[in-house]
Amino acid sequence: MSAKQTDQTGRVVNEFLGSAEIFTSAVSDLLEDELEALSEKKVTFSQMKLLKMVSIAEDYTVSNVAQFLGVSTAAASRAVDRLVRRGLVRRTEAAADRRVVQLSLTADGAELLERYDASAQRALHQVFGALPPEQLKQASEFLDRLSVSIVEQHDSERAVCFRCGIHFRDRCLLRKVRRDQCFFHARGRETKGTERAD
Amino acid sequence: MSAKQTDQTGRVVNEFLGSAEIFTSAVSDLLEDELEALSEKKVTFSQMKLLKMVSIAEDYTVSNVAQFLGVSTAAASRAVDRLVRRGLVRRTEAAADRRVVQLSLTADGAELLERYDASAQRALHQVFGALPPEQLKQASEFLDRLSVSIVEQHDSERAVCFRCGIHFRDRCLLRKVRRDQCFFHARGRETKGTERAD
DNA sequence: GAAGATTGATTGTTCAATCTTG
DNA sequence: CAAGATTGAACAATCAATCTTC
Repeated sequence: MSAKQTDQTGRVVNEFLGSAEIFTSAVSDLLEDELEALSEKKVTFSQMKLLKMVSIAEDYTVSNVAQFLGVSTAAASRAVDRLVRRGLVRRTEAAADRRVVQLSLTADGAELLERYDASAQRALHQVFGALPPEQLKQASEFLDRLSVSIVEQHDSERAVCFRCGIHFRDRCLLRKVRRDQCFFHARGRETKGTERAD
Repeated sequence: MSAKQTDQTGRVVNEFLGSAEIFTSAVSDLLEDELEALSEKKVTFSQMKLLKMVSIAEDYTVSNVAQFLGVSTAAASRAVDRLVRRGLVRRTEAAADRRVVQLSLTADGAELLERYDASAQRALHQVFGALPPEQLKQASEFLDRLSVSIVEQHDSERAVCFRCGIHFRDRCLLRKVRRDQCFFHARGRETKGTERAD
């Protein structure tokens, strides 16, 4: 629109952001299709994220789900409720603090997640398998640098959590810049991967 | 979870997807904050996309909005309605075909969009301005190649539209692989940018 | 009858209020 | 009275049905 936007640098930046947006949405579409192909009964992508998260540890709570999924606790509570009703997730009162509800997968939930993971990995391998890992690593690092720089400059007072542990990533970027704001770090928990210090 | 996921290649792919997801969500957060800082009255990011799209041409319709935003026509119709009620968008019956409703910005809408664009560009320049354009171009091309490869391999029968013209991008990736499925191409319309043939 | 836009019913989201436990 | 989880009211998204125009 403005003169700035047609300016050379601005245009390149916008093209790049467009590429990134298109890419992530293409990946989402791909994975959602895998999900549909799997279709037990309608399971949504966000619900699968929830299952994945719950599978990581035995003591995750509704609040944790909200942080991870980036939704309100009200929404998280209802999302959990839906999965409980479908017999995929189990609620347990925490012994230590009876206010909190601990979540775990049922056998059905674990089995569904297992099958989804397998088919998702297969689909991703089909697309990315032929690429040289170094190229992917290089791209990861470039994007990570930018993300960190956004958080550092942006620096809004609000607590940001990248929810790195969910879905794709074992390490949390925020550990590098906000050790106190990363959910995983706050819990002092490592996920399944090996954490490489920066 | 499975053995495959802990495998070296799979891990690199997952880290990369995590980086991409984190990056796009960081950018979204950044821009949403610009939007809030601008706050006339609550305007959502998606509504701003709608304004931006309408600003591109004078004869966009409700169906076009739905395609662009990737939502149902019902949702698009209601989204338009909200903006009309706020005095940001105008509805006009098309002379040629009285079934269709043509959309345009009001003076208020144009002014709001202008201000948002300016502040967004400023914020983006702050983050990306120092980067060498070649690096951004290279990253764009890498992501684009992957996106195209996903669409090609995935190839689901459903009509995909990347909605490239919205928001960031002037060119549509899909022109390269699906000339008939790209909304912009289907309309034979170029947006504001110069279209560089591949 | 088909296509574009809108409306009704259902579902899922948020914010605010509530309830229980610490 | 603070913190975790849940529920009520309002709003937004979908699918299906409807209404108008081609």
